[in-house]
Amino acid sequence: MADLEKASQKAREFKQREEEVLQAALELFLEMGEDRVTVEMIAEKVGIGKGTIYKHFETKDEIYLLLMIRYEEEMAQLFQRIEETSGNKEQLAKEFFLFRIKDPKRYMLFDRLEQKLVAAKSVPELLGRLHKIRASNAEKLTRIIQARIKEGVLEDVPPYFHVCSAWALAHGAVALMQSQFYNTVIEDKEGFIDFLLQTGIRMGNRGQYKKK
Amino acid sequence: MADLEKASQKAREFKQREEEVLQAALELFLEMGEDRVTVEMIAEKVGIGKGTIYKHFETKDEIYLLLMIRYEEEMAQLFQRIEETSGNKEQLAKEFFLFRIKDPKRYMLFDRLEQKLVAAKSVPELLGRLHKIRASNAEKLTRIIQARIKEGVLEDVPPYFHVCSAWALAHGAVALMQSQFYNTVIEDKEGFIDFLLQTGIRMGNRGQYKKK
Amino acid sequence: MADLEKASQKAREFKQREEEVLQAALELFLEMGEDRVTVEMIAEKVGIGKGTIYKHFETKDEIYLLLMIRYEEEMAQLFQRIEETSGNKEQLAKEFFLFRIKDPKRYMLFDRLEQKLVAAKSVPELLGRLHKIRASNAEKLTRIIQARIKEGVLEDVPPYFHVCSAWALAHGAVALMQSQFYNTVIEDKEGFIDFLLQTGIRMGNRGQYKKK
Amino acid sequence: MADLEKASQKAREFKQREEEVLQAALELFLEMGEDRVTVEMIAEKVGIGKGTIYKHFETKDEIYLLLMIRYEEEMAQLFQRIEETSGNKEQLAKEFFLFRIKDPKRYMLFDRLEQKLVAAKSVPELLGRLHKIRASNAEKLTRIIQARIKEGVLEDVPPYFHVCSAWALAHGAVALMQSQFYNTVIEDKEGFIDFLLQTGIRMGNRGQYKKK
DNA sequence: TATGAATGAGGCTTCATTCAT
DNA sequence: AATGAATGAAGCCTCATTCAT
Repeated sequence: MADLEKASQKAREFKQREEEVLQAALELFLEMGEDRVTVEMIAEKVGIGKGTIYKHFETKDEIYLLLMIRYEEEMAQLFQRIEETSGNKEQLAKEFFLFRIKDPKRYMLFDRLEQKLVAAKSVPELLGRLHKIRASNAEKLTRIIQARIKEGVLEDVPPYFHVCSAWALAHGAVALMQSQFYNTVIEDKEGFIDFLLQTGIRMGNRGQYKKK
Repeated sequence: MADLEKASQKAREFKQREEEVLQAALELFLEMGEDRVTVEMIAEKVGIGKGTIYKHFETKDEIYLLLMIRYEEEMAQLFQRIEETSGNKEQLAKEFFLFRIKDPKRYMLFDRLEQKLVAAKSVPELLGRLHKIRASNAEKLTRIIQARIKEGVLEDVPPYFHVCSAWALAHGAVALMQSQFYNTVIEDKEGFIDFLLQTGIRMGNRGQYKKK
Repeated sequence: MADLEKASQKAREFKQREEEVLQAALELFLEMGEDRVTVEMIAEKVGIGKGTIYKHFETKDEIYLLLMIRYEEEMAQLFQRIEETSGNKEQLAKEFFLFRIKDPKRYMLFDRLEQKLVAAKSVPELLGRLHKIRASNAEKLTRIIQARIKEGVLEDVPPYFHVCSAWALAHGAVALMQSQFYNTVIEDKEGFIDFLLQTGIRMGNRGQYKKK
Repeated sequence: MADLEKASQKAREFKQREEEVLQAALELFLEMGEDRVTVEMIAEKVGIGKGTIYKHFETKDEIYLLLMIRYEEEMAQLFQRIEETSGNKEQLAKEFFLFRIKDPKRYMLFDRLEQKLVAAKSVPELLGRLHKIRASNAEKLTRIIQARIKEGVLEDVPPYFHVCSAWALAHGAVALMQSQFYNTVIEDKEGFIDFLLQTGIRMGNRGQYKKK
């Protein structure tokens, strides 16, 4: 029936608009810094009214969080893929690093936003959802790593030791790449990234660590 | 002469008040997140009027930057000490890590603030001063590391490869320690820190890296 | 279509509100002196919120300037009318004086504001626009006066000599009429204005001036 | 006695300081516009403490007024001199014009200030004093002019007609000379001032005015 | 559903004036 | 008398959110 079709098309368009808003918001945040972006600017970029944004999202913070959740979900897909292809440890670490490093500004934006939202205790439900995805990701990682420990590739410490240290290095690498210092001083960027990658990949290999 | 004494005492008290303001501001920033702290709140915490703050600092951003500069200067002192005692590489890396890890919230606050201030192009003179200190710190580090490369302890890559990777790991470690994930999941924190420390210390040792 | 109508009505109402704001602002400025009028007071007088004012005008200075531009445009219309009716010199001078004298407070307000805004280098674009209108007005005047010089009615000096001296006398007349002295001392105001008008009208007639 | 001497020297120094403050204030007002000059800046320029200013003057407005009164007193001296030397009408008008034109910025500053202070009803006693001097000046002028009317040089209208129209032209001349228009457009400034002067001098001569 | 005008709490900053020393 | 640190009222402006159409 035509009415139903119309309705579903409208629904699709509505969903589509949501996508556009998120995309536009992200671009603006990256370009100008989230503090300088107003809801009005986002609306204008999408070409809709400010009020319409509030039909899709309850608050501006919700926009922040939905973007962050998407990022975390992309990462989930990455791990999914790796787990399914039973990727080895080298590949895992490498992919993880590359994912993080790929779009440093975006990662840092979300990192900043999380600090802000946690401090403000804003939108706790969505924050919870974000953390759940993250926990699930961590679990996946843990499983992969446990397998490698059993194989004797990795040092036999609690798996999250490996997870966390890799996370830390990747996180730091991102921040570094955004720093003025890095962009001014480092000439051989490709060489450095290779160095860092190897460091990250080898980090935690067996025989490198002695328990106190 | 009594007048001179009085005058210098007043000057000392004035300087002291500046200290109090910075301290109070730092505490509030850490506690509530810088965005939720108003100049008025800082004044109230110190027990002075709002206007008085502006006798000491031109803008709120200046308060931010002075705190950041202090942090960087503390780090400069650390390197100074190490360089003078011709500390070996192990000690250097360890101290560096410990310094960063010591007060993660503070470090992250400053990191966030820097992103914000750079984006806003606010107080450029003070930002310049901050970066100068940082550059000087990096130079000190580089010198120490060059010595270790000559001794054959460290992999023979450009010294800033070592500096940067250590910086990244430490930076990431700090962020990790502030994350909800870390605080929820990691049980054996001491053990983990030890693990991370060793990772960091060993990172870049000779024989671990193969140039492509 | 009904929607379009509605939209244009809204637009009209919005424009209307702008008018109200400017009118209210002008009245308050005249009544209390611009320095004692806050944006909040203007809003209150119109019966709207403070923030709404800022939907119409970027800054308080912009309100000042828009009022000033209106005044200048009224004067432009006056000259236009005179030029079109090929008014003689007497009429020109007379109308010019009367226009200035009509609302002395308003003229003086704008004069004061201009000094302030020029000193502060505020809203330069609008100031530029104001000056452009003024220049165009001066040109019109010059053209009229050149015609009178050719006819031999006016002394043959650069036309702007006439323009400027008339401007000066009118400007001074306005200030005078606002002065306490004038309002206390002068009894026969009508008589005086007539005297001044004749002075102004005759000023610059041929045969009155001898070049050094 | 030494004590008395010291005391009187102190008193003299105190008076001297007052002078310096007024001078410094005037310079700053002219240079930067009165709104941008703070009491602190004045104190600094004189090389004394801010509090000291308030030993000399009750409020900032008092400083304004004292400067204005001085100006008016200078004008009183001018008229005194002219009256004593039984100066003719030409000289009177000329001197009056030249006095006004001599330092246009200063005159306009005071004009602006008076508008402000009257609107704010600030320091009414001093304002009264200012107006008293001004009235006395006007009287002197009137006397001179009455004599000229009797001599048949000037049109026989109420003397203040002459006073006021001269005042108005001079006032306007000052404003003109400060205007952007004047400074941009007028090339032959000397010629114009001569023209204006002759206009002013001849203004009100007998035979130029016809009563309605 | 879409709109965008309206809102007003809230932040930063200024500066004349006071007052304890 | 001289000082200058301290004050706090007051002003401008921003922007997330609401709501009537």
